[in-house]
Amino acid sequence: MKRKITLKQIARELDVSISTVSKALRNSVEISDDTKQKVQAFAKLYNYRPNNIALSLKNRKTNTIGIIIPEIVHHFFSKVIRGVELVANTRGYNVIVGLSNESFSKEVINMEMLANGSIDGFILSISKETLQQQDYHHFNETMNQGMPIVMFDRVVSDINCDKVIVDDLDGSKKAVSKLVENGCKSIALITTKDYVSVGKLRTQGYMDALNDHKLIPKSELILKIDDSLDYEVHLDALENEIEQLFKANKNIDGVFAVNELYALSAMKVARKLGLDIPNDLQVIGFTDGVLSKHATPSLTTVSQHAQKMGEQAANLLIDKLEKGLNEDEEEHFNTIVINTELIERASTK
Amino acid sequence: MKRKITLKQIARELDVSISTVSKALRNSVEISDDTKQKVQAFAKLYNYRPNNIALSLKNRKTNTIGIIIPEIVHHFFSKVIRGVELVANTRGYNVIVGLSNESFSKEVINMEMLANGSIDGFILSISKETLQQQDYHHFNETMNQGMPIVMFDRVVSDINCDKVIVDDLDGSKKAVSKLVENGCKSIALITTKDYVSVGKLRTQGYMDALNDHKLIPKSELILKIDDSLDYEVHLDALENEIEQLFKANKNIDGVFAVNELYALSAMKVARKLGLDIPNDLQVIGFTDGVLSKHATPSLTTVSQHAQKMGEQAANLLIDKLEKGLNEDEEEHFNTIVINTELIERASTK
DNA sequence: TTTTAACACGAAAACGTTTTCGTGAGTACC
DNA sequence: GGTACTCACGAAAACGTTTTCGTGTTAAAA
Repeated sequence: MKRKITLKQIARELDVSISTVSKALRNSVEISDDTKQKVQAFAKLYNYRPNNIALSLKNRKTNTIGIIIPEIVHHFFSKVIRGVELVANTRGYNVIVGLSNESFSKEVINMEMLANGSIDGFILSISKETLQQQDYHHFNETMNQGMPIVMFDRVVSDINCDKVIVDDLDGSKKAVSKLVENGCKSIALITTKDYVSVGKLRTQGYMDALNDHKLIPKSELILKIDDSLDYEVHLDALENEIEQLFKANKNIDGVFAVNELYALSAMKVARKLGLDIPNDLQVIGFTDGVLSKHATPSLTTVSQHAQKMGEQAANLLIDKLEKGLNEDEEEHFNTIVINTELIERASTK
Repeated sequence: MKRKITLKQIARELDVSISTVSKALRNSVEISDDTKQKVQAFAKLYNYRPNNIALSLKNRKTNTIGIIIPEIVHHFFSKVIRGVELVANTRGYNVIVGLSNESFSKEVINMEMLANGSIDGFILSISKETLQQQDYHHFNETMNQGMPIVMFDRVVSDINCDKVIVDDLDGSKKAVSKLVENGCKSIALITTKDYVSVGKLRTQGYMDALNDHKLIPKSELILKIDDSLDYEVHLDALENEIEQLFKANKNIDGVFAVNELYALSAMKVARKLGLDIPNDLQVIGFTDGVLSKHATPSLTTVSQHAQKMGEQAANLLIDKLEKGLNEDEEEHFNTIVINTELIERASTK
């Protein structure tokens, strides 16, 4: 087991100075062809590679970006990571992953760990707890130290940074409009509590679509789920709430759900109540997930293009990192809006 | 926008030496209480944190582990990552993620990028292409340079390193036995080509279970899918193959599939052919995925405990990293076998 | 008063690079 | 033969730490 070889060892071995080795390997004109050949051959033989850590220290640049997400076992987020990784890799960066697990303190700790030199910038989506507490000091502190942040999906307007978001409002409008155009008269909305910004926007889109079609939104058709409890576990509770909704409003003929699980649960409950999808009830979800595609019937959804979001976020960040920091120049922040797409499957007519 | 503060700056500001600052912050007895207080107060005020990169260089230890997986948009792998992250974080490590995308060259490049000082050790699952080519030089080279590797799930016996695997054989045996005990007489197997080790083992488990129950395996009941093409895209092709299988063997009353998608496709085809699940046909899959739980009918599966695999792998790696390398002592490699668990749902009686 | 010991701190090396600057040897020119 | 270059290379600094080993000052002991 031989340790990795260093410039110093090569230098000693060939009886030249470290500087000479370094220059020879970088093909400097300062070095004679003879020496270059000798050094390069030796380096190749011993499979020399510069130590990244030393380079990072010297260059004050790690070529690594940190991504912090609330949860990794989730199609949306893992697709975003894939996008980030793809771009990062082709542009010569590595990706460090941190999970906040929807917790404020874990988010803070994770960011602090990485902000101390390990990475050049952040890509992140805010945890639910942070959104609830509205405590954003860690973001601002990080940015004040000159470390750029790109937020995606879950963002807040209070913070000035680059952002990549989905056009939640328009996506929801498209979905609900589709239901209306397909003949639905009484469309239910299954959404989350308002502190999750995307939930709020999607609710707004639902409202707007109804208004556009001269339909009057009825509060009894809107079900706001408290998703602070892990709904993967409390599936029963979720289905129960939905069942109440259906039973209290027998005329429901359309459902728009702000995520995949809510939509699937709605379909499950409907089936249980003897409703036929899509004839008695049409359902649309909002998601990029895999469940929709393989559900029975397969679920019409608003696609978020998660991977594209990741790619854009990575490009935004790396562009900023490499822009060369012309001092004093007023910093400018971008917000990229990713268009949604309605993917029609079997749960709508 | 102030840069992060360093020891040098604190030293200059307080008119002491760098060494004094460093020692004061680490509460050394060499430093007077007066000075300590002064330094610590100042450091706290300016929120000083040691630079990780400098520490890594000095200590020749990055406290970062690299994880290389074939694909991140996959429940199994993202659950493993979650397990790794969990353990890594509580033990003071960060996690860098690399995706091989099932490609040999990407696997090699990714490993080389990380092996040059960025991380202390690897956790990885081998890409399909690598398994096919059986070219493992990059693993051996990495280990020769003193960087430990822990492989999980997809492993090969040719390589000497720590491993965490699922008891594929036993899991399959349990599943197929269950089908037999539930009255199935003619059990089909939907598996992959043999070069994926887990596919091979699961096939073996199927055979063993049949033999145990004095049933004779029939080759026409075994469908080996070529999964080199992305089955998420070529869903039709997959379903077609399965349909042929069913049509050629009308007596099939049980299916064991080595992954979730195959199982779901089998159910879909069966439904199309008018078979009732579980009365006419019982199906069991092998997976940790989310599809099984929400499928209709929900799918009985062999659970792999992916997160636990990640945790064990991380512990194995960190243990090795921190064991202190008593020279000459013969290195010992562990293989941890994770037990599977049969989760019974609605696709079996 | 001299020796010794404790105390409080600083200088410097080390981790592995890259890069700037200096310098000795050789060559060409006048 | 003296001056001016070019050529080929080395020394040293810098990135930010930690740690070992001095060292000067003061107080206690002889």
